[in-house]
Amino acid sequence: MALNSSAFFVPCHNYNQICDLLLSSARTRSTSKGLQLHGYIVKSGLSLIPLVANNLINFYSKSQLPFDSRRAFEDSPQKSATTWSSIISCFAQNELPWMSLEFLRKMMAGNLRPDDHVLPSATKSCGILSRCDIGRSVHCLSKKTGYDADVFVGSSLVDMYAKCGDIVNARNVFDEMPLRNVVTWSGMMYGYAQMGENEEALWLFKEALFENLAVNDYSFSTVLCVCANSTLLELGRQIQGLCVKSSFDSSSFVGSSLVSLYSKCGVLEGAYKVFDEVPLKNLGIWNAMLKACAQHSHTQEVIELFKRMKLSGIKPNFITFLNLLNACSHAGLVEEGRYYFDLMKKSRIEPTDKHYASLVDMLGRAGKLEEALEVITTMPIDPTESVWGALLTSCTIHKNTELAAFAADKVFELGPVSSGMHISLSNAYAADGRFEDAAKARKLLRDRGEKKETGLSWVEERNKVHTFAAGERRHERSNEIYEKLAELGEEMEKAGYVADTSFVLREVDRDEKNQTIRYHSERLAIAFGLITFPADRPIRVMKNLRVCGDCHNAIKFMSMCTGRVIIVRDNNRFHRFEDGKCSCNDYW
DNA sequence: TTAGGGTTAG
Repeated sequence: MALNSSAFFVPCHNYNQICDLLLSSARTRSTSKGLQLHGYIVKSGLSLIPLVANNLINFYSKSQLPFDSRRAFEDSPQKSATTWSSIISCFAQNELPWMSLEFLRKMMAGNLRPDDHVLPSATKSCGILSRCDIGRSVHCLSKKTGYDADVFVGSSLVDMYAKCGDIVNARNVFDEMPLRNVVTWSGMMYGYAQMGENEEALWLFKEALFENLAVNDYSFSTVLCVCANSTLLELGRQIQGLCVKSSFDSSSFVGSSLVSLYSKCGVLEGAYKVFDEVPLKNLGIWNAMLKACAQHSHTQEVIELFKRMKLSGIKPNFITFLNLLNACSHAGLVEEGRYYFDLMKKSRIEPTDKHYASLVDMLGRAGKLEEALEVITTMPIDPTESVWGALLTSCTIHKNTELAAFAADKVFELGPVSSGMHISLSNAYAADGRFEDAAKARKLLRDRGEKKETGLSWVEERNKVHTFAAGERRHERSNEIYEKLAELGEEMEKAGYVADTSFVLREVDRDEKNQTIRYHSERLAIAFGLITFPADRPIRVMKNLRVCGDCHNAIKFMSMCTGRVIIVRDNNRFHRFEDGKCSCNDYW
């Protein structure tokens, strides 16, 4: 008998066929057909057959109805290891990790030994919960039962340790496995990427290729993410070539990593091209593209993209709204930002501290300091360092020293703060005439043995990254770089550039303060680009800290005097300088 | 194949 849809309504006594139908209902997401089948199964007494009962559990699990799955489990007449395995995996896959572990306990209390199907699900649950301690017990259990040599069990353990941030144990399991596959390797790469150990992740990828492992979309999206985070554009492009060759470039996961790679490396056109070419776009790739446009001040495109995204039936999540809010805040679009914030709440997405920080940043930068403060005092969750920090930054921009000092007090009340924040705190107190507090803020930083992050800028040339710090002369082409800057400096002055040295006294960190403002790291990196790259190639510079106001002005003159496009990424967005103008419209 | 492990966007 053919398994067509009419078969659902025809009485059928072949339980193997019923099982097939349940499975196909789950696969095609035809929940209603599955429910009809369940009714028929109960009526005809087929639910007493263990195989049918197990299939029901699996059907509900795949249909994302874990509690119906549980009911089917309870109704099941004979609970074999397979039955337990089905329900434990159901909870692990349907966001009920605790229940999954509870059922593992129940299974063992009934003197049933967990097998090679149960252990990976239980391990996965520990990973979801970030509970390394429970994970270790499951690991021990795997060893005791001898299943630790199984490639599924081992891979799930690698992933669990990686998710818990225990990279040492992840690597130990990885090294001890007698047999590894692409899942094991991808999991290990992901672990390194999570910990920011980018070089290790890249090494592992290289080793995998060397071992002729058939890498896939999972491996590609992870390794491309590493390239994006290290702004390794050329390597990323080479890996993209491998994706194209193996047809994994059509995956939306690989696509979102590629969009992020191009965006983070300053090549917005590249991000657009990847985005347009991915046939089926998931939420991740829409968010990646929204973020790319927001970072590059393509605000109108952000708004248009969001409309297109909704038209294509994709539901926005909290990341989508964070991107929208950041885009509005970067461009000073207060009304639009407010609209998206309300829309988010209407969509029943709870704003996080990051959303509030973005809202405060948007209002504060636009000079609406009182409103920004009101947002903080009325928000339903506790304001974090980033929220008060956004107000503090805005107060500094608008020279409201009193409110800045108040915000600084609030940040201090929260306890230990990040190292970058100390300088802002100290500056805020100093500006308000509270010099003792200013000294205290700096002293706290010193006492904790922390140093402010050194300002660094870097440029990628072929497969090499050239890094510069303010005023240093360690680069092999330093003489030419400084000559270029001197020569360009004269041209810039003729064009009307006047150095604003007030930035040396304010907001610039100590390491850079000792250097003359002319030799901030980004200027060295740009000069290197000028003497190295062909005239038609944009100069892309990455910086770990914010660009100072004088450099921002100077780079505008640089772009005008040289006729070059200069793209600078500071710690959170891009500035594209062309013909003496910047894409941020001086609002940053 | 009645049941198991891994990825993107922040």
